Amino acid sequence: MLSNGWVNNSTMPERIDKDRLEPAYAQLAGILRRQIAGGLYPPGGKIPSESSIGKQYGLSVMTVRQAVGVLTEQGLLVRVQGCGTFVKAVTLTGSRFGLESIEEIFRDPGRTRVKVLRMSPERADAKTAQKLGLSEGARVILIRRLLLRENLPAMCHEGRIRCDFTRPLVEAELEVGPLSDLFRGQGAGVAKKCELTIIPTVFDNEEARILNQTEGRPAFRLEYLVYDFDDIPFGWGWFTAAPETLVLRTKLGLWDES
Amino acid sequence: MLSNGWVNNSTMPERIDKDRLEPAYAQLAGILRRQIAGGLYPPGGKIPSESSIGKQYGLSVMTVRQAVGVLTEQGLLVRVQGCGTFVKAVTLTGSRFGLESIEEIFRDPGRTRVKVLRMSPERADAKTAQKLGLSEGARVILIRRLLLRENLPAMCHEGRIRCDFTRPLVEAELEVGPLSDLFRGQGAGVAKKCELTIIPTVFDNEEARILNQTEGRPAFRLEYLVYDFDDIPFGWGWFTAAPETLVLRTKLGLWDES
DNA sequence: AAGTGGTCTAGACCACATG
DNA sequence: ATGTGGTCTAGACCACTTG
Repeated sequence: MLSNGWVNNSTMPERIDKDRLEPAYAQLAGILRRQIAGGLYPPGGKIPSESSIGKQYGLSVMTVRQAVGVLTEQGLLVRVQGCGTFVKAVTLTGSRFGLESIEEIFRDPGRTRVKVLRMSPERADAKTAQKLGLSEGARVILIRRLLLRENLPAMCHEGRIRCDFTRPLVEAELEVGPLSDLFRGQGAGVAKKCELTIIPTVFDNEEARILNQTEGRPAFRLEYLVYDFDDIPFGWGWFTAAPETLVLRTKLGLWDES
Repeated sequence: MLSNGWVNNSTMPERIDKDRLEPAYAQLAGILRRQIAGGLYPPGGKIPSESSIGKQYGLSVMTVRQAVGVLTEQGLLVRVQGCGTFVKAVTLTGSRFGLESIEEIFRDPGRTRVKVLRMSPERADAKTAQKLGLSEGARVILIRRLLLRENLPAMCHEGRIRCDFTRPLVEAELEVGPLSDLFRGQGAGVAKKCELTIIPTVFDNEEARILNQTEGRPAFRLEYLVYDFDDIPFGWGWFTAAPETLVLRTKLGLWDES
């Protein structure tokens, strides 16, 4: 890396091509990303000020800010007011994990089936009462489902919902549709908010049988608690999935072209 | 909710107060959030166009865009070009999980200790060879560490790094510092990129002993593979933590004031 | 005091979707 | 054709950090 800003002596300093389809801010974000990857700005180092970048590339400050914002959202840069913008070192705690691996299950309803294994009224046990804000022994509805992808068992589900006939929620929730809506977000949505927790577990006897797995094998449990638009919890439960079904993987730092 | 835009007949329509410290875009984001929470714009519904919002509140389009951008990043809105901006239904797959719960372990070096249990040269087994791009039997260094918070065992670590004395990486990695740097990002950083995977597991005999846990109890394994600035993998390994240490929890949708 | 990022304006043109 | 979001400008002032 030379001090004049060239990545090496065989490449020209890049410019913004306003005739290209790619917007200027995206081009600039790519340039900055390559400069960081090339070592021009090392981790912990400061990049030039936004106004000077704007002058250098013939862009207005707002456009430069948009480019820097892209890299900041990706966790590559950190802005410090009054001080500058710095290249962020790769940190494990900067990582974010999503549920893309199971989103695929719900994308194409044709390839996915939901089989209701059980649906029955029940009395709330201590944990359900606490979760749903009910008194112990209150009426709830228990649902157990099996989710199949390409006719192969993928996840199983156990949930309990309020038994409150003043709302249409219960009726709707009994259907197969709302379950995939919770994942795809196609429908209007009955949930205002939701809390999600991922917990390590092992397949119990029944789960192993249903999912064609081995009892005692490590698995993920995805536990949820959903609230309606009156801020009242109306359902909780969990999905159980094998590690190859629910993949929690993420990439940090400077990977190619992303 | 009345059709004139009031949330109810006891509240005035909100305005932007430019004398307040809170920037206009943040105030507007809060207004829109409350309007959505109040049911003015239901899930799947369309909010007014950015230009009309700008006129209504006396703000320029760019400022409105910033407010809408905040709520879009939070997953509450979806922008569709040429079509409008819509209220997004709560979806489980829209969730993102972070490692904030273990970040705390590394925040204050005074309350955290790293104890090296073992550090020895080794020959790469098949998996290590594959991960680090070495041939089987190549020299690597095995490290086992115990991480303590407030003198209580919190996580254990097992890792293998390249034994390549042409780089200073190895020397640095042997120190205690770089480990917490990987979490805190304080130092300059030796990693260009990193791949992270969370896997469900159970404590084995040794982990249980070290962490004062029960053998066979479900736990998380946080596996990593780090690359240097030449895009060469130089280390891989994993951390093992109990579910109460590594908490994967997130909130979706309209929670109060966030 | 000077430099930095943070916010904001009042326009403009473009790409895209819909009727 | 109209309306939408997407991009962009050329300034401006503010809050903050540092020397």
